[in-house]
Amino acid sequence: MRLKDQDKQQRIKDAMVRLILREGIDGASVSKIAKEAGVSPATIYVYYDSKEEMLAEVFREYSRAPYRYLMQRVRPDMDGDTLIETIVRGCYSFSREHEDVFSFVEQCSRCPTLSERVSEEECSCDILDLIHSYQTRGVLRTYSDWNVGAVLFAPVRFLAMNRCMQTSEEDQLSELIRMLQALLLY
Amino acid sequence: MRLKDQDKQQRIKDAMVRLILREGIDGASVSKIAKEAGVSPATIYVYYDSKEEMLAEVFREYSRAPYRYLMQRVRPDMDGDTLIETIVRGCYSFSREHEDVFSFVEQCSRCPTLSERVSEEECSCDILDLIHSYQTRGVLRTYSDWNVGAVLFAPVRFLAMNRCMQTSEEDQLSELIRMLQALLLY
Amino acid sequence: MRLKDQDKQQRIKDAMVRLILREGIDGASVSKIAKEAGVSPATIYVYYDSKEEMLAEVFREYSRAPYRYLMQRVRPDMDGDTLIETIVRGCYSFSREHEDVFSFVEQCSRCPTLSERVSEEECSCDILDLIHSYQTRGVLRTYSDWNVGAVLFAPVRFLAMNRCMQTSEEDQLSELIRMLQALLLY
Amino acid sequence: MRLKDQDKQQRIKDAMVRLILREGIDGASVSKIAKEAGVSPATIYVYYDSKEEMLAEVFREYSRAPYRYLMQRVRPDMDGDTLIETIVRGCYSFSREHEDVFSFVEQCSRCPTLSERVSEEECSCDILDLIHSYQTRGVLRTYSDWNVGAVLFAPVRFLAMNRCMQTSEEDQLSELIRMLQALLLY
DNA sequence: CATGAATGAGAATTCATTCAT
DNA sequence: GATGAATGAATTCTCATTCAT
Repeated sequence: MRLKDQDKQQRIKDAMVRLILREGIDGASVSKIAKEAGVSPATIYVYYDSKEEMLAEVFREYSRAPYRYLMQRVRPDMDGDTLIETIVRGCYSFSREHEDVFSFVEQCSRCPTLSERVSEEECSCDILDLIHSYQTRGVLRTYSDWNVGAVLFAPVRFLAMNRCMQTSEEDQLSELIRMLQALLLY
Repeated sequence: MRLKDQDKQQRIKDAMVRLILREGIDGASVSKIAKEAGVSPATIYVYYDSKEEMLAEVFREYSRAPYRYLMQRVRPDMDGDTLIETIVRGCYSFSREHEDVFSFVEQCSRCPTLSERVSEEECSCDILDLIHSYQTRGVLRTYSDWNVGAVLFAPVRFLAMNRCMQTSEEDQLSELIRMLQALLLY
Repeated sequence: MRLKDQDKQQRIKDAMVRLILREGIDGASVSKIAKEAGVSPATIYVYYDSKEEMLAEVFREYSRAPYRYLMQRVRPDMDGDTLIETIVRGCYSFSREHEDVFSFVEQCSRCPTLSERVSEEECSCDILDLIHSYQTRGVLRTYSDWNVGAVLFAPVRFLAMNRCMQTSEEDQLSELIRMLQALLLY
Repeated sequence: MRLKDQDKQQRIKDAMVRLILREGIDGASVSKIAKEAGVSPATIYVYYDSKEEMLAEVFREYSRAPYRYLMQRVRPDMDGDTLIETIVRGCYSFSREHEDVFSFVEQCSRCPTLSERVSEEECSCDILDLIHSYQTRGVLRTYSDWNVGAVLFAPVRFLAMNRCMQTSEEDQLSELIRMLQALLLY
């Protein structure tokens, strides 16, 4: 029973995220989501109080997803080069493997009514803690958290958004990694 | 026969962009836009065939706006440091002075049904041409266009999105500028 | 979960048909129909996918109505005179007793976008089967189905459409019946 | 100048009739008609006070068209057989050669708000006068005008409406002609 | 818990018509 | 006379949500 419910809620989330990838945030109506999830519209209101709350709640949850994904790939004993490479490649492969979640979070984070509810900081805090330790150890240069986050995550997301790269993905990524290594490492 | 009122169309665009800043892309209905612009909903259809086309058309037009804004501030005879500072500060002040257009473009460019209609490249081409000349002259390091664009524009936009900075805006920006100067200049 | 209210759907059909009698096919808007049926406009879309489909579906159903009405009045053991009289009088009284359905079907069958969806043949087939048997028995002359249908149904409908007859309805009808008996019986 | 105007009004009529053939009476909006006619919507109001009046006026005019068409084909000195053949074939070929006008009149004559404005009688009066003379001369049997009209015009129009005939058009028509000759001639 | 029916409010869009030129 | 812009009212239809089961 418990599993059944969990599963149903998960199907709703998946449906919403998939739909928003396909049709944009304004194309995802409750009934479409319900149909995509294979449940009744009314069922959605068993799990969420309103569409607004559903969006916000799932946005809050999925905002952390890319950082969780990263945390499973980085190790505290990596050297600086590897850390940066792992982060950049991780960001990129997350956007490929979880295209729907990536697009969902990108869209929500630009929507003024949603973004104010979730702060970037609390999502990336684990990664930032790790980075702090590298800074303390004198491996990474010491810049403000926002700027480190800005250069580590924004450019690779920018590339992930604009699929059509001139050169191969691999070359593009490698170059960016080298750039960021030069920028951030001593 | 009345002539098409140029001013009226501009009011419609402004209203749309303002509304999307306030309520997000899914909160901007045709009637709200009309009310905000002080025209009848039907009038909007004199200028655009559909809401979808209106969004796309205005998105296409305004996508270039930040780059045009930049082009008016950079000079080909600037030294490398100043060029980067001007670009980064320009990006940031555009986002402040034209908050609505900035937010509008950010939102549209994340919406899958809209973004595929406008390519980043063709918007930034003038700036990229300028950068090429600096690269040729041996002032800027030679990286691929996408990566240069990614590090020059994405981080500062990221900061502009997440208003609430720990330190002062000025310090934050200065630091980012110094980082990018170190990264991109010989 | 509420069950689909059979009665509600019938009220919608009735309302539509009544309205089309009063205001013509182009005067029957979804909201007027809803008001006439005492339901919300949205409810109509629970039962039909679109106005077009609603019209077509109800047209298809009601196209058979006059023929069903006739079938309940004719008997296989009637003599030829009585058969023709029953058919003609049946057609006429149907148009009087079910003025709305009659007018509805007449209007729809002239509308090019609707008429192509419903064939006259499949509606009148039962009556035609009966007529075939009278032809086989040598009671009715053998003409093609279309021509038999044309002379049996079209003239009386024509009279039913143009209410204002010179002489009394009864005399008019009796004469037509005598004409068709002479034409169709040996 | 005069010709120009006449021509423009004719183009409007043609456009309306054509559109109603294609999309039905409820698909013919003023702007569509204007576009089809190649004029401005406002121009239509130079010639007609309202859409309602336009429809009614053109309906009134075109109601007579099939009878005028017939009158040009019948001659007072034809024998009875030829008269009936000419009328029936004339009705049918009119429906083929002027498909749009035929469909337009059929649709309007079933629309309750329009049909009450135009009486069948005054349209067919010339033909009926001719028929009267044949009746006086003892060629045609004497039935009431409505019944004569009903059997002479309704069946062939019925065939014209339901294009898809089993046998060839020619055989179908010939048979109907023979039937009506037998019915109406001494 | 789960549902499909039901709906008031509002969406996008079109309508018939008028107005200023 | 002729026009395209402009619009209030109405169109078809969808939305987020609730209700009865």
